[in-house]
Amino acid sequence: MLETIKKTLKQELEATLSNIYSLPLQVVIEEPKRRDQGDLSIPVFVISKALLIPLPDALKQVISALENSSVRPLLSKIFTLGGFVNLFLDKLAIAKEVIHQFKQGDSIYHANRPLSDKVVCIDYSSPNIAKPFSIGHLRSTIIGHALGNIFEKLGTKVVRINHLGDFGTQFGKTIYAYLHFGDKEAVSKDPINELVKLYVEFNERAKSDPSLDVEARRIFKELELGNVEFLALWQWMRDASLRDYMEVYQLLDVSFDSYAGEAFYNDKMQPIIDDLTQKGLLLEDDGAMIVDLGEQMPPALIQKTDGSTLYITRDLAALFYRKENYHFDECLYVVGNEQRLHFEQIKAVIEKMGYDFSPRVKHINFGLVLQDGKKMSTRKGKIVKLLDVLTEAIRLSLSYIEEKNPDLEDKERIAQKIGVSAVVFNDLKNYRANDFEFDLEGMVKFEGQTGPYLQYTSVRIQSILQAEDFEFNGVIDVSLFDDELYFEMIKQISIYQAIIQKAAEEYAPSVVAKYLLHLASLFNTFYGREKIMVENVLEKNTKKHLLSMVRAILNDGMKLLGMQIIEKM
RNA sequence: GACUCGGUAGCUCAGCUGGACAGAGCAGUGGCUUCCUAAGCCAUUGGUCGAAGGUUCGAAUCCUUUCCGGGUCGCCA
Repeated sequence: MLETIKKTLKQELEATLSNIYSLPLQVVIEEPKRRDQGDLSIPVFVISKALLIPLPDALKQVISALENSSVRPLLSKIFTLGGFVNLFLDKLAIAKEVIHQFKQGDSIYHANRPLSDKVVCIDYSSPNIAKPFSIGHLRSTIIGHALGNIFEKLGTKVVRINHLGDFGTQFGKTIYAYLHFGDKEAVSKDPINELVKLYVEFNERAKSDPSLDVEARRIFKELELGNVEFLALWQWMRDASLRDYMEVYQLLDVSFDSYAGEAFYNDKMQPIIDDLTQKGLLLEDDGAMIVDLGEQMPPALIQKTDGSTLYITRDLAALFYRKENYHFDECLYVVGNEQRLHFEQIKAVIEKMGYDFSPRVKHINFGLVLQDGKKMSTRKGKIVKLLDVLTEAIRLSLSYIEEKNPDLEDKERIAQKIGVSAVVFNDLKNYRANDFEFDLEGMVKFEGQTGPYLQYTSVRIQSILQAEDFEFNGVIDVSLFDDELYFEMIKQISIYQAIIQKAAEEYAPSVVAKYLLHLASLFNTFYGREKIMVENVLEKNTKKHLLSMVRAILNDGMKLLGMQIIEKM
């Protein structure tokens, strides 16, 4: 609603004024920070400069255009303030309109109708087999899942792909370690943890004995060619890992359309290599095959000296496979900052090959989780296991419940939802590309700008609404919305759709997260100030209706972020 | 060294396609539970927006330089 008004004003002002002066014009409509400056604001400096007229004339023209605007009935006051023209909205008219639209389901559900036939592939989570599910992959999982939800909300078809890291030289290393110094009994008991120990030990030993790396590459090369013994080991590791990951996915309530990992593309790389060769792009350098990408970028290494392939080779194959099978409009990769160069190279390679879809391939980068200010590294054994973090969060939320509401039914289940959502929200509330220091306490905090705060707010509203039978009859006391706080809530409700849109445009779930915090905080202020179960039925119904709108949006937003909705806590 | 991302309150961060006196949460301080869950609310302390120049009527926001930190830089993924 608010967004519609802004858009309309912008278009009308631009049309009217640029028509009068026959000059192109871009009008900016802002929201002033201070309440007494109005609801909307138009900096006229800009207009006066663009139209080459003195400021006073520009002010006059803007005001007269506003007076004749089609949304004039929704404006209560238009006035100048310095070089700005500011205006107040007609609170009652807006409130009436927003409530009406909401009743039609527009504010929340409108966006649910298919609005496009766009297809977006999202490559996320993608843990590395034979390693524990790490915090880094948690970030990818949470961000990717939330983005998928946001796009679906906007009517986009989303293909969720878990591009498992299930191939590559690392398996040569792990297999070597397992065969040469692995304790087979220990491994079969606790595969992932033991395998990662072996992997770390391998890297340790390889430091003083480089022949190990050579041997590992040989094993991978054979694996790639189909060595039965290695293949069986590999399959077993993959299965064991996947079982572990499923536990995490179940807790997070995420699922995928495809688990085609790197190994899946083992037989799909040759056509790419042929294509590159045919186009004369594949050059030999130091015995390896590369694609030269010019001055700005290091070359892309496509084939190793021994002919075996690399990450980028399989990623290229995956990209073409997705292009052919999903016909994506966009292919997103939710992968950490440190792989920036990798994706720039992929894009550069497909451009060199003469394909035009590189702009539709996007690296949705996210910040590293640091430990002591440095990147964590599996190779060096520095690793934080996600399951431990989630378990801790659940344990803490259970102790919170014991303290606050010991009689609550179904405590364990609710503690799980609170704990997991706390971790999810903690990740999404900040802009994704920021690095952050690993901080367990921060991840499981329950006060302030946190997941539990949102859940708590929703639960509070729920318990008020449930206090008595309530059937909204559509009759409200609009005059209440003359109040600043009521009106601010109405404004926020009215921009929910625009918020989702913005989150999608910026690939930034944090936009939704910040918005929900603000909305929740408004309600809590309201709750502290207003008695809701008042005698006056009309007033009570109006308040309850306002709250039900807030709750509907909170719940909808939390679901988008991949959080869990609860009724009681 | 090259490229790249970041440096805003004690801490975690928003604001960054230039706009009006720089905003939240946490921590600190002082209040609020006969009445819908205090995982809350209210009030309050706290900032020369890393530094220096520049562009502009106007800069946290754009440009240049510089300092500090992270990341990446052919046979890992």
